[in-house]
Amino acid sequence: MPRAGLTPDVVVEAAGRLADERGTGALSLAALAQVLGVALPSLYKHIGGLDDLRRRVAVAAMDELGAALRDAAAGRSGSDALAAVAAAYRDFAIAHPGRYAVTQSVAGAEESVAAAAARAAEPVYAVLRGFGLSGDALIDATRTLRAALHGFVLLETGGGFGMDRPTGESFDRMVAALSATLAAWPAR
Amino acid sequence: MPRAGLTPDVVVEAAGRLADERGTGALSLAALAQVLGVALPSLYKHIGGLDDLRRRVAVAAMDELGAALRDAAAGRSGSDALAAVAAAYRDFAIAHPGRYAVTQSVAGAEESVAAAAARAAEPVYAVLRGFGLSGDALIDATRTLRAALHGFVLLETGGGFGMDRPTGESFDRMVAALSATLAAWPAR
DNA sequence: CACTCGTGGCTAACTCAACTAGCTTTGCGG
DNA sequence: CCGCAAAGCTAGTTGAGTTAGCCACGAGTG
Repeated sequence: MPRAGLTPDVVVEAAGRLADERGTGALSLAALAQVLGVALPSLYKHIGGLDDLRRRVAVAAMDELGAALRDAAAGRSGSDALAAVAAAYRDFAIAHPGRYAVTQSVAGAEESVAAAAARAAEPVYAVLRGFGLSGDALIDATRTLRAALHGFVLLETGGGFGMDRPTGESFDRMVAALSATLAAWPAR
Repeated sequence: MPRAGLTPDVVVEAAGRLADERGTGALSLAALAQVLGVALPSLYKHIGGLDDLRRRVAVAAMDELGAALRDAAAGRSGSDALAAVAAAYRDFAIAHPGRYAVTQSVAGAEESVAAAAARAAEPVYAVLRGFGLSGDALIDATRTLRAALHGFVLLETGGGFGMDRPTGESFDRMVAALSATLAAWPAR
């Protein structure tokens, strides 16, 4: 039997792909083992179990998302940066719906997950600092922006929007509105 | 053996309570049967299985939420109505975190679920019509508002907000900002 | 070049949840 | 009082996750 050459990273990556392609409900150790061409118990040499796997997928996804947001913000500022970050956020969620959904379903109480969430939120913070916000106003504005982005992509990918208006246009309008709101946010 | 007097409604209600109290991950037929003092297979006389149960819980929760929103909006208009509806939305999600989470995890493709979602969104629509919006602007504004509310309560109940600022204050600020944004929404 | 030993794979076996089949009994309507 | 639909049950199957413990690959060393 030739070795399959698995590592935790390989397993987590495959799990992310599986979640994206077949939905987060289909992310099982059984399906994952089959995709990797390996017997199910072999996975335990690389991960601690299903819960551990989901946590790792969530952490990896948040780090990827954070990197995409950082890249989008690079070299921009103000409403320009905001629009780029928002678009990158939505693009990531649409390109990786399974990974994104896993981040939502994993409890935030875990140390590694909370840290990853904080890292992913950093670029958002940075953009809003660029709007001249600080202190409580910065926290409130960041929460508002994160809530709007998170809620929008969840509703969109979950089919929560009825109506037949293209969601992309609604998203652009929302981002424009947020941009105006943040520019006029009551500072301090 | 005396009959337990179950009906689909009783079962769904108990499932909702179970989800609220022990988390959506603990919503299993096994746990539900135990709570109801009945053997597991007996549940199949009232529901079609776990998926069906989750769908019913989601529909019931959306209807309760919709009723709460309608009540909150009654007799108010403009930003007053918006604030009341937003508060009612968040109160519901905090009081019934399990039920709320189930609505999120159930696929929106199902007929009954989509219809319930539309019913729950109606009061939000009504409030925004009161802001003088219509057509695409109304759709965009409703999506924005729903996204913000949905995202906020999910992040809040999921522990997604770090920082130690009270989330209620951030919520109030967000709603105030949304109110201003909607009043100035580019009509048509 | 042989040996060895850590590691990554395996099979076997267990638990527990969901579901199905089919039996029993309750208790309401005639 | 009786019959029968419905509501409960026990028993048994399937399939996922998990644990235990065995074995073979292959890298590093003498």
